[in-house]
Amino acid sequence: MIRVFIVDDHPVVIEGIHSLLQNEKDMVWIGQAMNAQSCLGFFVNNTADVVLMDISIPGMDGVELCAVMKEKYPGIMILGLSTFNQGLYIKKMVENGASGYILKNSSKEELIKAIHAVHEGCIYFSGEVGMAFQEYQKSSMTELPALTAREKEVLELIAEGYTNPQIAEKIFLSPFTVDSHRKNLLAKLGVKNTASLIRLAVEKKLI
Amino acid sequence: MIRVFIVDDHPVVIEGIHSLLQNEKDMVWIGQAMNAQSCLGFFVNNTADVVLMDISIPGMDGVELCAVMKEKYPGIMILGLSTFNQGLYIKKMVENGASGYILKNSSKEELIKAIHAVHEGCIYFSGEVGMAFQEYQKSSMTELPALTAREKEVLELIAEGYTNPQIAEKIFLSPFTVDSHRKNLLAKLGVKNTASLIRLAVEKKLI
DNA sequence: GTATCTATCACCCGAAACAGTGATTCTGTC
DNA sequence: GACAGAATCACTGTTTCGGGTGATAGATAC
Repeated sequence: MIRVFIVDDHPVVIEGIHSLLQNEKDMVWIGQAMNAQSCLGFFVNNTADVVLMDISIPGMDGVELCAVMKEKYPGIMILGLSTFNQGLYIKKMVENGASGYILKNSSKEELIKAIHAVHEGCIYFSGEVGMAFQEYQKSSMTELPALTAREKEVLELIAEGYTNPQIAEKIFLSPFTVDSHRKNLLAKLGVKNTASLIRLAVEKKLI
Repeated sequence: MIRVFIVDDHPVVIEGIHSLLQNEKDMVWIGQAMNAQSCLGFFVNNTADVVLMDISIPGMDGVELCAVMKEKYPGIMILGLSTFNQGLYIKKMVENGASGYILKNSSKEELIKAIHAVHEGCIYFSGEVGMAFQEYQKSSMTELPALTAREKEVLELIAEGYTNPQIAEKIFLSPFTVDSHRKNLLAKLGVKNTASLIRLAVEKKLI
């Protein structure tokens, strides 16, 4: 029997899910909360198997609540629930411990399937959400100018915090040469200083 | 009817999955490949709904093949298949377009469930894999010294490539003050220059 | 065999970053 | 009301970065 708890500040949503769950034989509704505080309060003396959680609730960011819950009760599986279908939110929820994410307008079948999957320890994103998530991940992979081997080498060392003279010593080059590579990196990637260079490099996974 | 194709260089695995699928009424086995080239060759004149793909195949990295396939045939859903249960691989596969990931020692039920989920456009990770994935995401979130609001603000602007004078002008402060915040950032986070500061900030998702 | 690209080295100069030190004001806390 | 911390500002150096400019040598391509 899967014990389900819901955190959402919209009574309509709570009601809707509640009635959907009543027909399920292997699921039981054990409670609800309309804000972060009462959710945390409930779990002081109770527990659940799966928590359906809206990401926009009063009192605390849903993402944050998710992190706190997982920190305190790692065994409780969290299923994100939202009207938004945005890659960024989904990614953040997963990073903070959510095991899945579905939209509020999902079908009953999808909801049930998601609860089962999450309860089994799987990670589950419903169709539309999965696509948004992938789209989001992909968006950070736009094509970049090709860097030469030396440039990549220098880039790595810059990212590790070495200065031009230190890099020169490390790879047996003149500091002038290292500086040239560095300038080429800035020019090729179209950034104006080390800060934006490193940011770009990390985000595009060049290092 | 879900058309399934398999890419794996182990005949045993191919055979195993083949026989598992024969009992499924809504799935049909349409082909196999033991390396990247023959896989790409097959899809010149054929298509499939779901491709089960090993991540370690000869000729090309599975991750790379995944990216190429998704680039050419976005409609084909890819389900990663591996003996490894490592967060890094899983993350890479998803970043490159895979819709799910299961282990080769998964049960038949799990395999079938995953194929269905992926075919419907969902993202699906089996239990163990899901946990490894989350663990991996979390590992990059080690606790850091708390930054003040101003420090975060300055950090963001540094990461965007602004210099101290520019930041000072932007948030109506003295350049000296901005410089102070900057020094505090370096000290608090224990890094020695802008390059390592930004790298840390991006990797730990401070910005 | 010329053209292109990479890799190497060199110099000048102004701007920016980094180190060190210290000070004032305004919070919020106990 | 004392205290800690955040936020603010200030000055002085030294080092590093970044822009501009240019040169040479080797490899590849066409």
